[in-house]
This record gives sequence, C-alpha cells and structure tokens, in this order.
Amino acid sequence: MGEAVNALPRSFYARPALTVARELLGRLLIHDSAEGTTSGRIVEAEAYHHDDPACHAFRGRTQRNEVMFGGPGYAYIYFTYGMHWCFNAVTGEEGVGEAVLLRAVEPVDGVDLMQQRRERELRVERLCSGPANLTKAFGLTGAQQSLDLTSSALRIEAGTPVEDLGVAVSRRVGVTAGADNLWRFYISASRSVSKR
DNA sequence: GCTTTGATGCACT
DNA sequence: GTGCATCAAAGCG
Repeated sequence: MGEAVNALPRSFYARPALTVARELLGRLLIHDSAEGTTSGRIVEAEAYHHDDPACHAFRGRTQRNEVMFGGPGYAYIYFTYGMHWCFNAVTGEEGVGEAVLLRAVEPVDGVDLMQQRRERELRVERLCSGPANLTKAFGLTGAQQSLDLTSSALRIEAGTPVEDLGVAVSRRVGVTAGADNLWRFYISASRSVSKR
C-alpha cells in the first residue's frame, strides 16, 4: 500500500498524447482507497491531442479543464452525461493541454471491492470495461482530481508493455469532432475492451 | 441568463 | 439496434 517506487516517471507523460496512449497499454492502474486497493491492467486508451477539436482543452483554459494545463502525470477527472465520471492522465508539456482517456482495464486486485462498487456487473472481465465503468469500479470521482499519478494513492506502474502486434487502432468512441483520427488504442486479445 | 450538447451505460425490443 | 436518464460546462448573444 502506498508504495510508488514502481510508478511510471513524469517523463513518461511529458510526451504527445498519441505516444502515451499507446504506451499505457499493459500498464498497471492502482488506486488505494479507504475501502481497499483496486488495480488493473490497462487494455484501452484514447489520445486527446491539444490540437484536436474533440479535446476538452482545445478552446483554451477553463475551470473544468484547468488540470490539463498543469503539467504531465496528473489525474484529470471530469463528470459527464449528468451521471458519469471519466479518468484521464494529463500528457505533454506543462501549459499545452492534452490528455489520455483510460477506457478499460482488466481487473487484477480488489475484484470483490469492484463488484461491490458496481453492484450490477458480475463477470470479472466486464467490471472495468468502459470509461465510466472503470471509474465506478475503482471508486474514482472528482475527489481524486489532479492527484499525482507518479507518487500518490492513484498511480500507474510499469506493468508489462504490450508488443506492437497485440495493439489494435480505431476511431475514438462517441467523438464527432475529429472523428476520423485513429487515436484509440486497445489490446486486441483482451476480453475487457469496451467496444470492437 | 438560457440553450445545447456530450470522451456513457443500461434497459428494452 | 434504439432510446433514455440526467446535469455541468460551454457556447451564444
């Protein structure tokens, strides 16, 4: 609990969102909470490059997207559709405004806790399949806003990077602006990917 | 201020 | 495959 020696360093995030999104696959997302620890292997991520109309930071700094400009390696968590939380890792240099949306992980530790939080879903491979499913199973809300992913209760460790051959690319889910960009990456063999 | 939209998930057909 | 719940932030004027 609380150990961050294996967490990916800030330099990992201080690169373009496109690069970081692909390289986050296979990594380990960990959240230590009062209820216990949950962790999972990242199997799906989308890049939101600063020069992209679909990116929350595209039109400049606002109260909502402030964290995206605060430097790489921090958690950007936002509320959407009136009921869902989504979790991003801020990427690029400070002041740029871009991030990677984590869309799905394969549960590793804390499966019982995830099932309690989800209440509904019983199949393990689907507990964190989808950006809002993931945040619910991990207990992530605005309370974790801007936590340091390199050294806090919410962090990402090295895990096992995937071979290029195991990575599939597609359009991002639910995006209208910049829809043609193939900026969604996922591990094609994983049962936990949210959409095919 | 007032309206529109959305990086969704789920129930239902 | 389709429709809906539900509301904060952005966009507009």
